[in-house]
Amino acid sequence: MERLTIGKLAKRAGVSTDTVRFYERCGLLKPPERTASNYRVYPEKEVRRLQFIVRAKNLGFTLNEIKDLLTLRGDPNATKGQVKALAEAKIADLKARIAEMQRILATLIRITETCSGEGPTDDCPILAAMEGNEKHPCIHADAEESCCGHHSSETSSSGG
Amino acid sequence: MERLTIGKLAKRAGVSTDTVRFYERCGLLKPPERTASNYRVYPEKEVRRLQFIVRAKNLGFTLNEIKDLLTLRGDPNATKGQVKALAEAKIADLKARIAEMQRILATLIRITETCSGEGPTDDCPILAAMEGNEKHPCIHADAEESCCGHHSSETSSSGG
DNA sequence: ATAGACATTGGACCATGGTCTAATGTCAAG
DNA sequence: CTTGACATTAGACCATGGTCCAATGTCTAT
Repeated sequence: MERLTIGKLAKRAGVSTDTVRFYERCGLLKPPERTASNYRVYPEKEVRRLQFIVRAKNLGFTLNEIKDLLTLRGDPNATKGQVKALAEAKIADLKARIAEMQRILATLIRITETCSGEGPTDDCPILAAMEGNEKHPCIHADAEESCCGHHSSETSSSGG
Repeated sequence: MERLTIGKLAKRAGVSTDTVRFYERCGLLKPPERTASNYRVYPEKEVRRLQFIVRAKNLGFTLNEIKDLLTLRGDPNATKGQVKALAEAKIADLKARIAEMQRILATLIRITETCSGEGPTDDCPILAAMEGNEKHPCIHADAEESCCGHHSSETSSSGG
């Protein structure tokens, strides 16, 4: 089995050596064997593990969540149901965050559209909206609770 | 003109006194006058400024962006065009982030749907996708550049 | 042997937006 | 005068995901 230095491993997965060491500190990569001169040596298969981490990250998982995925990945008693549950939780999380951002975006667009963009700021409707002179309360802090009713209802998980 | 202690000011805007001091350190709130005993005293109008900050934050602006907004708000020579430009930049920012999250969500849903959720993880398609055994390359790092072509490239829907 | 590329460590630092603590001082009520 | 609620400060700490640095050691090629 071919063995890799940290630099080779990092390059294969498209990350920096600092990141590899960081992932090791975080417990995402197990401390590898060392040469007599204390260099880390990785088996070829660690490339796949590191790629797994990179791709899970690209799918929106946090490093902590990836740690859980890696556990399931390495556990022969783990079930697809457990993996799917994590994926579905992340899907719900993404949906909720998208919905929230869409709500914010819609409010901001609505406010911005009312601004002519010409003249001094003393009667700027955008600034006025932020100061609380606005008709629609979506801008206020409690908007997450109940406001205008135009954010999709079913996504209620406030994951994190 | 009524004058407020930091506690009263904070309460009016629904933030903590720590947050008020933090905003002062960040330059969002100007250092206020002090009493003989070194207590901060705020004029009533600072409530509006603090509310402005809170509401701009609720609209997705960062503290640095809010600093710019506050500058325009206080500058008699500033124009609505400048304010609108900041708002439109934030709108573009939100749209881009939403589109990116939607792309990730779509990929994750597609992958997750292929998983039966039953049995051991050794042939789990979700894990396989993260390890790179996937047909669709959207999961990979360079997916932002060009991939599959199934994310609405520039006109990201803001309706949900 | 020596240069240059690679490796090691611990720790500082970046941005974001705060939160919390400790030690101390002040103010109003009883 | 004491108690309790409020205020002050500097600085540590939280989570997230790294990045950079210095001082030092090792490996490889010439």
